[in-house]
Amino acid sequence: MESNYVYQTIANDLRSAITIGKYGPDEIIPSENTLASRYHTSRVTVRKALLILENEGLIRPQHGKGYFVLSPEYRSFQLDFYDKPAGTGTRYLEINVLPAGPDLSGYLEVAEDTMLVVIRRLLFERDIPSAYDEKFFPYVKGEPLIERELHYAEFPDVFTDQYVPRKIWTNMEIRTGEAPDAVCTALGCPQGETLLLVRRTVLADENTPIGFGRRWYAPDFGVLTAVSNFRSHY
Amino acid sequence: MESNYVYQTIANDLRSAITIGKYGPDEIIPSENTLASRYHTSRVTVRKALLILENEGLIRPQHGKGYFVLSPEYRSFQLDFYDKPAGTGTRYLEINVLPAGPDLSGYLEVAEDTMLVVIRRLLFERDIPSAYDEKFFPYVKGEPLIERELHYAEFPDVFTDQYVPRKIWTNMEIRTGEAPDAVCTALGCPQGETLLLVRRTVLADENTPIGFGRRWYAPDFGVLTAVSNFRSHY
DNA sequence: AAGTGGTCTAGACCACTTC
DNA sequence: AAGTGGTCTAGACCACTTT
Repeated sequence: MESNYVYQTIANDLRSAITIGKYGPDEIIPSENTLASRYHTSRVTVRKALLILENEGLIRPQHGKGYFVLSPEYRSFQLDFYDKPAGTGTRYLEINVLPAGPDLSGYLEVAEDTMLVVIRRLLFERDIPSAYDEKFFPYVKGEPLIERELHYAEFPDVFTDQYVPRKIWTNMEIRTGEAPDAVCTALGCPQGETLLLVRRTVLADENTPIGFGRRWYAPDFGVLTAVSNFRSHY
Repeated sequence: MESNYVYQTIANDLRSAITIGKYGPDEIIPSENTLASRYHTSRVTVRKALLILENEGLIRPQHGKGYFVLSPEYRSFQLDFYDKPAGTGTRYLEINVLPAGPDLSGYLEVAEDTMLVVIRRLLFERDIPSAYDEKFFPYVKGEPLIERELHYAEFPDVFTDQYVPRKIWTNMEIRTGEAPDAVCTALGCPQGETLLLVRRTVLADENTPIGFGRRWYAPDFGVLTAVSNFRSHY
């Protein structure tokens, strides 16, 4: 917690000054040279400290002018979504290969007769059904299917040996939805109930959808939490 | 898009190598000295490139060992939440000062008879009610109330002149909820309808709640979207 | 002992902005 | 012209890890 190093001392001092408002938004903090002589150190060390604050989204340098204090960004939130949350049990309802059909062909941008791997699971919390989870992705011929999918039926891990892991990302949509009868039955809630619905589209390379997932949460379990995070806005 | 500078060239080269899997997770990339001689440059320049990749969550240095490639983090999502989304109209339903009562006193950690400012608004998209928004925060005596709140009834901007902006953050909870009658009436949906509900608690300093907000989305408008982001995990 | 990353120096030159 | 940030050098010494 101590600032044993010069660059940490500078970063901490400036961070405090900005936090308490000594330097407000759009104001300029002392220049690199000023700080270097004030702390009896080199410009390189000062720049190291300033880069840290820049990466924290507190300041932004402008060539020829100086370092400006940024306004905090309140609109950006971080949301952690675990495919299989800690303390959650799972039961497989179905593992199959079926034609896509009208709605799934849209999400995955494939023909309606494309064969899809379908994985349906039920999630449990303390032995009570908490969510109904479905996953769909194109069936690759000759793949040793069932065993592999059973082993890790998690998004997007299922794809990491088919696609370049660093080029996979996920789009998430959170909304309410009228649950199909099968879902209501499995979750033990009245037919036609409106539930929290999370849709995930896994994309690779040039925004190509390679997987689609849907999850319905039982009425008392569907809570997602997010926390605001201040990041730099360029 | 070009890499005019040495440090950019190094960073781009390494980033590509990691992305295509030339260096996989938990593997070590070439050392600082190796890279310095390979690119005929100084260690300082190499370190600058490596710091960029570290901040991108691709690698992590280990003292005495080397730089290790990290696994991508798929569980973290970024969600942007705008109090007043672009293209949205608002109508004020109520601005008032009322005692907290049983449930709000819990969220704001105040006594039940604490006087709260209450702001209720209706959001519109293309002249159709899209969400019902409520905000609550303790009433500070002697504050020129109405005019100020009307001016910016946005979270957490309402608090930035009372609290240190950099010490304010927001906790968000996304779930379904049975909408109260007043909400259903305002949104034009059947009584007792289950809607998407977003709760926000604004906190300051030592996790002290200073504001609480609730928003119900009309059935066809309640969609939140999030995108996965790879960040370093320490 | 040799290799690794971590901190730091005292310069240099360039590009941009302001006066 | 003077001040600002942006890039880069060629060293130095320290701390940690492996052999």
